[in-house]
Amino acid sequence: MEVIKRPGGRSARVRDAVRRATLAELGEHGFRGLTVDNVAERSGVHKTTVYRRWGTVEGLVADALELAAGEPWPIPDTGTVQGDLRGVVELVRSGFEDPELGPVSSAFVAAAMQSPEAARALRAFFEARHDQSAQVVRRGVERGELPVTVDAREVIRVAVAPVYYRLFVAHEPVSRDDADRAADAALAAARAGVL
Amino acid sequence: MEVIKRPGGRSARVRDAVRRATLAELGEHGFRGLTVDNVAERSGVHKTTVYRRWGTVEGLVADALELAAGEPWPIPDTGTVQGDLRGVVELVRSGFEDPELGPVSSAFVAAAMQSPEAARALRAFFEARHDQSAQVVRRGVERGELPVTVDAREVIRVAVAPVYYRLFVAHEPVSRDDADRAADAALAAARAGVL
DNA sequence: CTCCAATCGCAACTAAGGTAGCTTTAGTGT
DNA sequence: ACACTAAAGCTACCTTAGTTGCGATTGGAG
Repeated sequence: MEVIKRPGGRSARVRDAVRRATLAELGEHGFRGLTVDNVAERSGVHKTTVYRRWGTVEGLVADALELAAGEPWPIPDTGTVQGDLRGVVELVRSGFEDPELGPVSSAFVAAAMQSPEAARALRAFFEARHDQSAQVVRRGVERGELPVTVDAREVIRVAVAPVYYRLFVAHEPVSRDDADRAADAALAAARAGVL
Repeated sequence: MEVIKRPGGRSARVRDAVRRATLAELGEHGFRGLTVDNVAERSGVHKTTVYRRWGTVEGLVADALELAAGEPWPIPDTGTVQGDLRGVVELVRSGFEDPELGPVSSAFVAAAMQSPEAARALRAFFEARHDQSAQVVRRGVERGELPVTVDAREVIRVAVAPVYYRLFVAHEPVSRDDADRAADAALAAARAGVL
């Protein structure tokens, strides 16, 4: 997405420093407390440079998001679709609850709501994640637990949606039970042939 | 939420003017383009006054949200739970697609992500709306279409969650079919006794 | 009707966000 | 090694967000 004509040296170092600084700042102060100045100072990169390459705080978050998208993601394997699906949803839920990861992940969602650039990055991120997670559904189909007609990615989406809805839209607390229920609901729908 | 010691007269007029101006600005420029200065100028109220009483743009949105929460909300009545539930979800979806209502509603969600005050207001808003919408589920139970054990509000939440997820988290387009599928999925889960 | 406190308007100010023009540094190709 | 140039650094500046202190209005109680 970003065109770098000199990938070799300083530019790459600067980018790396800024990305790290962005993630660190997000972890400490959240998206609300993220400023270009702070990132510039923390990274040791001049603020004009940050403005030139990233433009806004949303740009910083969008770039950091690409970095985060590369991280590996564990896929549960409990032997049953229900167990796996619950695992996937619980992984999402607990991720946002984590004192270190939570603020960063929340920042991604918040930034995407204000900047089309961040929105694109986040969409790509979820597409990749859900493609991976859909594996648990496909395994369920192979085991004969689900009809072959199911849309695996749609099952994942419907399973995690209530968690995101509660966290970022309705701003209700999300318990582990809530997560399990959401997973079970998606599963029931899939079994019924709706998804 | 706001304590007004002089409810009659100027204070009330000022508040009303500011609320209207906020909604109008949101409709035209969205949440990103909302500034205290613009609202002040549009409403004819001095910017100092706006800062004193509302503090931030998020405060403005939170207050406008309380106004919007009073608006009546149609509840579908098609004769079947499926039809009603689909109607409820479609109402949500089309509301955000509406060129006039959409930006305002989206602004509420965006503001709530940045300000605890707006988050509280939005939460209360959804609680009220979903309480009303849950009526379609309760009717379904009375007709014997659903087990008596269902949590009516939870069915609504699970039904609408995918729409919100797509719109505000994954930033995917949401078709009418998507809305119907979400409603059907929640229904299947409810029938299976999961919700 | 009169007084008092709440609230608003006003102007001047501070701080922060963001930009512009120029200089300097350091990858990269010859 | 050398020259070329993309990209970073730096200073100075501009604009916008938000604050402060004070005087002017205005509801509302007696």
